Amino acid sequence: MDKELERYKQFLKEKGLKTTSQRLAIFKVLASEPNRHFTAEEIYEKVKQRWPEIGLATVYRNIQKLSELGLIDKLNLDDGFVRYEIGDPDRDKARHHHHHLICLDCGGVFTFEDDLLEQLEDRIRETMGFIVSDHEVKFYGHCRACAQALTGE
Amino acid sequence: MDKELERYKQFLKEKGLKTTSQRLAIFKVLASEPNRHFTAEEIYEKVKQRWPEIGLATVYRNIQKLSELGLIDKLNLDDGFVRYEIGDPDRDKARHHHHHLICLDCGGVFTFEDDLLEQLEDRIRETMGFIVSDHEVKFYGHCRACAQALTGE
DNA sequence: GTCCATGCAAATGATTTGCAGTATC
DNA sequence: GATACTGCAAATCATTTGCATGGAC
Repeated sequence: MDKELERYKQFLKEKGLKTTSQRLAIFKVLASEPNRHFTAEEIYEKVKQRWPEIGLATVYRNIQKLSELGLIDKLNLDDGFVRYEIGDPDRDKARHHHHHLICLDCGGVFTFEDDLLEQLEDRIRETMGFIVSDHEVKFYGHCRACAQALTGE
Repeated sequence: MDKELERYKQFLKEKGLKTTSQRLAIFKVLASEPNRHFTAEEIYEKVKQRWPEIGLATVYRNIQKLSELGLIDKLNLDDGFVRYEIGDPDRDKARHHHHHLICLDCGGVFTFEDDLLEQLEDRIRETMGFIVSDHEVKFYGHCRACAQALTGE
């Protein structure tokens, strides 16, 4: 995470942006739990523990910037909130292979790495002339724990 | 489309819902352009041409019902609007193989049929114990026309 | 006649924005 | 010291909801 923090500061400098403590705090929250998918409000609550005077608008503004810089990814579960997770340092390659599994029972979000879609993208280019540059894949279903709880009863 | 309309009326009857003219008009708009992805506002405008006194709230309420009945599919392009398209009559099988290609240049939405993901879902079940029941796949990139316009210049 | 559905207006709620003060470079 | 950033409050805007009236069965 220290490495990521340095990378973040580097990015900021390159873009002529300032390294404020709020900005760093927000980044740290995201980086501290790489597998969690935070809501803007959740980030706000988390940052407020250390930084009680921070405003929600600041969180939103920084999330947006982080997203523009490509350091965090958006995830929309269609429940009215946009969620954010820290991106993989080796991101261009990583994001493409990173899918989300969403449990319909407990609401948990899991990630799954795979590159099978590459073939599909080739096929799309061949048949449709559509050049894929990115994708978003969500699988809905039942996670191991919930599936077992169901069959176990 | 007449077949679909009958099917819709049938659904309504089974659920004890009433076949109002507004309800039918909304359904017809969706069914008249199966490949188009309508915004609630767009449906509203379209229906208003024939039914000037209809209210936006009625459109929203019926879209929601249609969606519950499984007759239309939601599509979220993360631009602040939820879009809707009529579902395939043979839907359970169809939806699963229906992906969206979104052009980053012209904003067009295309569909692509494929069943490659079945393998991926088996793999997910084997390695994660996660049982997939549905998925949503979006590909972002450049459609044929826009890609050609770009290289042509 | 009973309920469900409609239309309108008001409410909701996540996100954005304006502005005056504040901190970073 | 200039400029970007922050916090607050107010504004936005798609979608939802309350309520009285109207229509389907």
